[in-house]
Amino acid sequence: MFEHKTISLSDQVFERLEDEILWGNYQRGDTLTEMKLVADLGVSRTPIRDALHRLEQERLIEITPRGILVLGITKKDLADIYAIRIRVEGLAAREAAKYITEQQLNELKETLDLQEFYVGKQNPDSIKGMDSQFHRQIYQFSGSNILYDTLIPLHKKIQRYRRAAVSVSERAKESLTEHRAIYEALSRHDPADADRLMIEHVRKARDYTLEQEDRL
Amino acid sequence: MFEHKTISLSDQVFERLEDEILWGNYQRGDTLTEMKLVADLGVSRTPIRDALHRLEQERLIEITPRGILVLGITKKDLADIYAIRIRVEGLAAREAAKYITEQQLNELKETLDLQEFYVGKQNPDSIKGMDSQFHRQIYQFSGSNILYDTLIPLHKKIQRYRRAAVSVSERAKESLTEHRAIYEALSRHDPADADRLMIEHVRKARDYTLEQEDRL
DNA sequence: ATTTGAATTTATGTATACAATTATACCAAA
DNA sequence: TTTGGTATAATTGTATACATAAATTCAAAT
Repeated sequence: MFEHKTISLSDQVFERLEDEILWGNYQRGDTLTEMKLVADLGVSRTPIRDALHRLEQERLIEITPRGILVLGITKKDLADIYAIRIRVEGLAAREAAKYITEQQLNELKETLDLQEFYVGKQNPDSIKGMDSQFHRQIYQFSGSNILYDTLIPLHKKIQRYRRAAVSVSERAKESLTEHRAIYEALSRHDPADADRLMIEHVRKARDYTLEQEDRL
Repeated sequence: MFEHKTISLSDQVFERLEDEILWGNYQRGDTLTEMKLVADLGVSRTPIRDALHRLEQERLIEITPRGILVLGITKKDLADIYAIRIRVEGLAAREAAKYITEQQLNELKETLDLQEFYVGKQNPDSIKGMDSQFHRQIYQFSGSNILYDTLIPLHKKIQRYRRAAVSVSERAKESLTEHRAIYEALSRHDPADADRLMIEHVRKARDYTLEQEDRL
């Protein structure tokens, strides 16, 4: 019973619009209408409305009786997200260190090797992709849906700024080194170290990101 | 432009179903269908579907091609939520201590006085209401939408257990005392103290809640 | 008796028609 | 020229009809 689900148009529209907003293709203050989106995306209002209501729940837009207002991510949001990640992301690493399996460690290792490869290639998009994947895997391996659901939205919202950070070669290398240290703590099943190293890592990422944030 | 919004049927259905799930009227493993909800709630499928998709985003249900599965909150979720609140809620108090205004302090005071009144009356529902309001006000006075949006869902999800905790007179009194201490730190604009006291408060709440959790 | 396959039922996904509200534009009157 | 009111248009909210897919049922064949 209860077959698994297909990717609906609602989901596709949601991800597409979320991306457009988070990457700045729709900017804070822009206005949309459902009919404009119907014309642009070629689907009916129903899946579009579904997606919009979910975006509103994430406070990326505001739906009013006269249209849709894009909110997006402010600089204060960016700082606030890092402040929360500094406090929470260590917890995810700590939990992961307790329960991580050999296979999960191998998956993480694979991610790190790919990250190293792309750092060598100086390919920011791919570096960012692997960087994201590393963190997502740790959320997942923490074994806590709550941690996952709390951190994923925060992480998604700053992907644009994280891409900018790893575009700078030195930071990309540092980040990789820090990831490897976290990986080592996880493979040692050392929760305290994993926690500490992850906090340090996020703190450094924040310092770097907020410092060069103006260049965006 | 952009008048403010009315409370739609979608919103009403969302809140109602969220409540039913969080209070255990629908339990983990229960199955629903849209048509059953249409019959029960007397509105059409459209607002119901809207609400269901938002509930799915909060991982309270799972929508499949053959029906709706209620997930609700597990005991692990409860522990995980407290672990996160212990790390984050102090941050909200810290930020609030920096920026809180006289009027906001008065609103908090009013909440505390009501809480005291209901503690005297031994009215668990009202105590829980004021307890929730105190925390919500601090999220709000932190001035961070991100903190607010992060903490509110977590807070809502454990309201049932928090009500159980304040049903015990001693814990209700302790909680009030701790709230007053936090209030004092806020009125002194002492971020470090507000942070520390809030962490202690949430930690005690967790210890008490997890300890007596089995009696539910 | 078992297995296979087609028809039926039941569920959500999608499109569209209709309702209600409100900003805007327009026109007339002072 | 200004003001006020009314009609219009544009928007989201809601209801419903249709599409699609999968589980179930039941009959027929082996």
